[in-house]
Amino acid sequence: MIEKRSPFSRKLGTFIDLSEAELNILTSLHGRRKSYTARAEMVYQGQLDQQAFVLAEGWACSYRLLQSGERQIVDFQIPGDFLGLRSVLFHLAGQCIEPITEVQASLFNANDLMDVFTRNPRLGRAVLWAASRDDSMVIEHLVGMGRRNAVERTAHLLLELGARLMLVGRGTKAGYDCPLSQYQLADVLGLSAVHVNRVLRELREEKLVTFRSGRVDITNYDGLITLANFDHDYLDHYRPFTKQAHLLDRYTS
Amino acid sequence: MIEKRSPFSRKLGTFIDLSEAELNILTSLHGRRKSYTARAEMVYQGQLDQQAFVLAEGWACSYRLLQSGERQIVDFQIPGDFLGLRSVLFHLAGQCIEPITEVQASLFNANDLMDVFTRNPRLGRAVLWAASRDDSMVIEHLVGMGRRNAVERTAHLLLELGARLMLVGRGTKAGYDCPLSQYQLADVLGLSAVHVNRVLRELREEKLVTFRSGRVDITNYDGLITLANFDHDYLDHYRPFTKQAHLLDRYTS
DNA sequence: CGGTTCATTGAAGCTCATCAAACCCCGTGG
DNA sequence: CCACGGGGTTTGATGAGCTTCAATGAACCG
Repeated sequence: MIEKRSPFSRKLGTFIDLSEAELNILTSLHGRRKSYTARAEMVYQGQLDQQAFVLAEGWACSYRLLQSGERQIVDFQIPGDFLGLRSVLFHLAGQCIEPITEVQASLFNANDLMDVFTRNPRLGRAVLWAASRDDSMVIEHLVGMGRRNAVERTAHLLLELGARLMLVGRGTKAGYDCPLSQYQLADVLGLSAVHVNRVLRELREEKLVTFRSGRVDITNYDGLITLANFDHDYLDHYRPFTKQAHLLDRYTS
Repeated sequence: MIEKRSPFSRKLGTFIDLSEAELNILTSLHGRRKSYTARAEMVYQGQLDQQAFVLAEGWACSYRLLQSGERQIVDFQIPGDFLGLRSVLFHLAGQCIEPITEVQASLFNANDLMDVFTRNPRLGRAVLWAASRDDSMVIEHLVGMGRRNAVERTAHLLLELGARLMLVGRGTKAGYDCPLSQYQLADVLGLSAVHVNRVLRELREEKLVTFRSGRVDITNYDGLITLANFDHDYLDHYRPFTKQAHLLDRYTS
C-alpha cells in the first residue's frame, strides 16, 4: 500500500489503471534498495548485463561520451523513472548513468522483468509504454537541438522537467526544486555553460522563469509555454488502456 | 525461402540466428504489400492505430513537425527497416512518415505482432532488439547535433547510412546509391540547405566523399571515419543470442 | 518552351563558442 | 579568526560557424 504512493506507481498510475494484483507484481519486482552518492558512476558505456533500477529519490542523468572527452547528456532521470531499462532488455548499455544528487534506487531483477512480458502482457506493455515516453522525450530533444534556438530550447527543457515532476508530485506550475548546475544544463542543451548563463539571465529579465540556487521559479507559465512552443502531447501520449479504450476495439475484438 | 533473402530477414539474421520455424513466423506476419509514391504521407503525427510496415524497397523518413512549420527529420528508413513499429506497440504515432522514393512495404498485422511477444518471446525480443538499434541511432543523432560540427555531422551520417546499407547488401565501403536531396540532408542534420551544400563541397574537395546525383562515392573511407569520429558500436550492439551467449548465462540458467 | 525543383555561389549579419577575469559561497585548515 | 582554495556563477570582448537573402545555373518535365 505504501508502494501505491511511490513515484514509480504514481507515474504508471497516470498511464494505466493498475489493479491491486498488478501493483503487487510491480512491488515484488523490487529488489533491495541501493544508495549512490553524487558523481559515482552507476552504469558505464558498453557495460554488459548491468542492473536496472527505478529511481526512488534523487536525480540522475544518462549521457554518451565522445572520443574528444566531451559528453552529451541524453536525459535526466527523476523519481519514478527507470534507469537502464533498455540495458536489461538488450544486455547493453548505450549510455552512462551518473547520479546528480544522492540517489536511492530500487534494483530490478532482470529475469523477473523479462518474465513480466510473458506472464502479464498488460503490465509488460505498460512498462514498455513508459519506456516509449522516454523515447518520445529523446526525439523531442533531438527536434529541439536541430530546430530551436538556445532560449527556446532552455525554456522547453525547464517546462518539460516541470511537467515530469508534477506527475510525481514534486512540482507545480509555480516551480520546483532542481539540483542541476549550469554546466549540466549546458551538457544537455548542447550549449556552452557561458551561454546557458546568458540565456537564464534573459529568461529572468523577461520575467518568465528564474533558475537559481537549486530552485526553478516559474514567473509566467503561459508566456514560457508560448516562447518554447511547448506541446504537452509528446509527454502525455494517449492512455491506451483507459480513456482511449474505444479506439482499440479493432485490436481486442 | 525467398524471404530469407529479403532485406528484413537479412538484417535480423545478422542480429540473431533465426531458425526455419522462426523465419516462417516472420513471413506469416507479413500481410499484403503496399506501394506508395514519393511524397505521399504514410503516417501522420498523432494518428492513432495506424499500420506498421517493413520496408521492402525504397527509402522513407520519419520526422516531427514544429508549429513554425519547420520539420526535423528523426531518421531515414531503408530496406529492411521497420516503419511505425512503435506506433503499433503504443497506439500513437509520435512522428510522421513519408516516402522519399517510391516505396514498397509489407503491412504487419498489429494483433499478430503483439502476440509474438507472448507466444515466441525469443523472436519478440529480437524484434525489440531491432527497435533498440533504432533508438541507439536516434541517440547518436542527438549526440551529433549537440557536440559535432556541420562537417563531422555530415560525414557521420553518410557513414552511418553506408553501414546500414551494407547490412542489407545495398552498399560497399566504396559507396552506395542515395536518393536524398540536400534539403533532406539539411532537415536531418539540423542545418540549412545552403550550408549542407558548402559542407558537401568541402568533403569533396578534401577527397573524402562525393555526394552527387543520387550517388555517394566514398573516396577515403578511413579518412572519413577519422574525421567523423565514427564508432561502429552503436550500430552493431552485441548480438545477444549468438556470439555473446556466454555472457547471458546468468539470465538463462 | 516556360515552369519547377534542386544545386551552387557570394555577401552580410546573427547566434553562439571561446578566452579571460572576477566574484560569490562555502568549507578547510592554519 | 582569517587566509586559502575550489566549484559554480557572472560578465565582457572577440571571432568562428552558421543562417539568411539573393541571384544564377543545371536538369527535368508537361
